[in-house]
Amino acid sequence: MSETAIPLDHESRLHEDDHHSIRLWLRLLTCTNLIEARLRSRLREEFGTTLPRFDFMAQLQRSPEGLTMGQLSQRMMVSGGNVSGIATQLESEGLILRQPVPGNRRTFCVTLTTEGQQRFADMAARHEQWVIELLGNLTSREVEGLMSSLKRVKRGLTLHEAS
Amino acid sequence: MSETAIPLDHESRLHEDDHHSIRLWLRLLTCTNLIEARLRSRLREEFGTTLPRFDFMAQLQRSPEGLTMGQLSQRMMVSGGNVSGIATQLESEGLILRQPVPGNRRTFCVTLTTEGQQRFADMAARHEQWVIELLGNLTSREVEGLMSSLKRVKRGLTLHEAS
DNA sequence: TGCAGATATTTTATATTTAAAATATTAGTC
DNA sequence: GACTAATATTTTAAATATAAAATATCTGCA
Repeated sequence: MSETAIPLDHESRLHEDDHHSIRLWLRLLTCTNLIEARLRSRLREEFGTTLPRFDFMAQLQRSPEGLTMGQLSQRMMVSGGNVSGIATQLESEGLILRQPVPGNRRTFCVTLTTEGQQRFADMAARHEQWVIELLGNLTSREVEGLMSSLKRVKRGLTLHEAS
Repeated sequence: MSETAIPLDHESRLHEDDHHSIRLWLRLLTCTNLIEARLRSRLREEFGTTLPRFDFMAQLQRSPEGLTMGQLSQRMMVSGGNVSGIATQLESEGLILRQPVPGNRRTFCVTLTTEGQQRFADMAARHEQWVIELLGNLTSREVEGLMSSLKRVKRGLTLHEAS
């Protein structure tokens, strides 16, 4: 157990012969986890909120016409039960509305309240700064390269869907 | 609420003027989440286990000499308490050992049992297949590009550490 | 030695997350 | 219209996650 104090992570110390795809996946995971951890702690420190709550509000802000619970679940890529819980919280804090939809009594139309919009705008501005900071050492060439490669990753994944 | 049924996600429907860094971050997050979800459900279906448990065992397999709880926590990028809980489970199932270290009574040396090694080997083989499948539509040029750009992302993040 | 602070781990309390069951509503079909 | 299946959401139970407190041990230094 006489280890160095160098910070390690998912992809460190892989055996030589591990496959390229695995290494890419682990690096992707490491980067995402590191960024997520930073954003999470800053949201908590500065705004006393969490990443899922921020994400929930972000989705609504992008769809001023409102979203159903199912759409929110799909876009946030989390379970329906999860979205239900967050919605209950945000509603009780007056940040969102869950309104019945005329033609369909199963669904709700969820929107930001005026207060929710204001609150989100404050957070979003800081959030964008943080992200720019965290990814700031990339050249715009690199950003473009990453965007296009990741687009292909994403397309491959969504085509894969049925499996 | 008259929406199409096209699957959407974090980065879809962004306003035109959203910043490049934000878009890159959201795409990164989307890809990672999609892959994670696939791996999680397959691990559950085929092996009745979870991603954190798999990850825990993977770290041990890469360090046959054993790891301390702290090292595991650091490498898995989760809290110490979390690692404790998972270790208790895996130990009770006979997949890992928590052995005292001669010179230091605070730490434990955690290793895979023979059964744990076997169990992990089975899972790891399938896991690698899945990852190769999920990332398979990338050319090796693209994989290399992604690896090097993500390395720079990662380096930027770890330098950032102190903030 | 003795003690202050650092380190390693576990425990506790709370929050989040998922999968699955439960509930309610709608749509389609005969 | 009645029945079946599909859809939308919420609830429930179990697992997972964090932060903070508690416990135990070690290190360095006066």
